Amino acid sequence: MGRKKKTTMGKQKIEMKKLENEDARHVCFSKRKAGIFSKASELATLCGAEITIVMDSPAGSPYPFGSPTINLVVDRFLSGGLALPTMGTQEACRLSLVQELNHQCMRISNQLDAAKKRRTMLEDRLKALVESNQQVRKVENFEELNPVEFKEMEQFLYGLKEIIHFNIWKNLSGGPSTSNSGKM
Amino acid sequence: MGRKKKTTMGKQKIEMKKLENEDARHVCFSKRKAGIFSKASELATLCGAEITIVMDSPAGSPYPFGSPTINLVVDRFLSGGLALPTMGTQEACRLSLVQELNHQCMRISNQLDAAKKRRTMLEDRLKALVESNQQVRKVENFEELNPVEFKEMEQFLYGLKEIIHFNIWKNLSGGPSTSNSGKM
DNA sequence: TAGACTATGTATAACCA
DNA sequence: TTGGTTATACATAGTCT
Repeated sequence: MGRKKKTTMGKQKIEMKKLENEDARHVCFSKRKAGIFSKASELATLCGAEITIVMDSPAGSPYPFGSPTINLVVDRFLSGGLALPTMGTQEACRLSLVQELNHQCMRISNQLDAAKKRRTMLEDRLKALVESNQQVRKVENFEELNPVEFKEMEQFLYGLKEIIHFNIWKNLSGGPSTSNSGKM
Repeated sequence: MGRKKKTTMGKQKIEMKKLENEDARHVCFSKRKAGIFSKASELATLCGAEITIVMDSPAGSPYPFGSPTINLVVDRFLSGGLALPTMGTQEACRLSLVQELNHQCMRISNQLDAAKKRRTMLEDRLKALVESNQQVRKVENFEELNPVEFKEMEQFLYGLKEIIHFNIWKNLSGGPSTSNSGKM
């Protein structure tokens, strides 16, 4: 009826720079995060795309998102070795991880050469990793790590990182596009 | 001036289900992907958040996005062990990976207990992995993998996955929220 | 901290080049 | 495939609960 509407300012244009006010920053993150997750969900539905997102809030808390499943974030990391390259979202959605692996088993004969190379590389890297890890293990207390020993730990982590890096970006380096804001 | 404007239909509401037409699907993916990446970039700037996204196009091509750097997708996988939890985007942007590690070194004394547990766990898992890997290595030709041997390879991959899984989701399980559309 | 509200800014469906 | 246009649907900044 004749209910008087309260009128507010409505959306204003804002400058694209870091919000100085901490509360505003948190609110903005929370709202926009929801918006992006929503958009991502829509895109996954409309186009059958697989999407994984991880956001760190300004406070440092991680917020993961995955469609069709949140485990895709992890699954992709192994898919480099034994992928089912053109499998659509709908099918993947219906298959458990184990079933997917069985599926891959059936398709592997088409990827033998690449798989062999990757496997050898993984094994070599893993062995090198374990050797450096042996050195690190001599240190009993983390508190006592001196700069040199920390360097070893660093090397260990770098090695692990290389394995992961290898699995993720192998297929991406020749991919269609690479977006990032900021340095590589 | 009196220029007659061509009038189009403008944006129409669409039903939220998979687009049947393949061309429309590709166009939609391309445009919405750009939109989401743009939104993600804005969020990173406004809130100093760290964001990583990987999208698989309907055709199966991966499109990665990272802000402040695309390498964050990889970096997070190690950050579980030696994180710099509240470091903002702006600062991270200016630091190389090596500098970041040094930074972490300085802050590590605040995280000793958790770090020790994680390190032990990683080492145990890695050792178990290598043992199972030894078995796998007995197979000289990938072509000859029988179901049992493939099972071993599968175990090896699962083990690797667990390490990764552990690093990613350790902090998330108790985290503030977990979003996904579809099954876990 | 999380949910409404509303006016406005922005993304995007349809169409064309 | 990418880019431009228009009209509309949708997201969201500011504000109050």
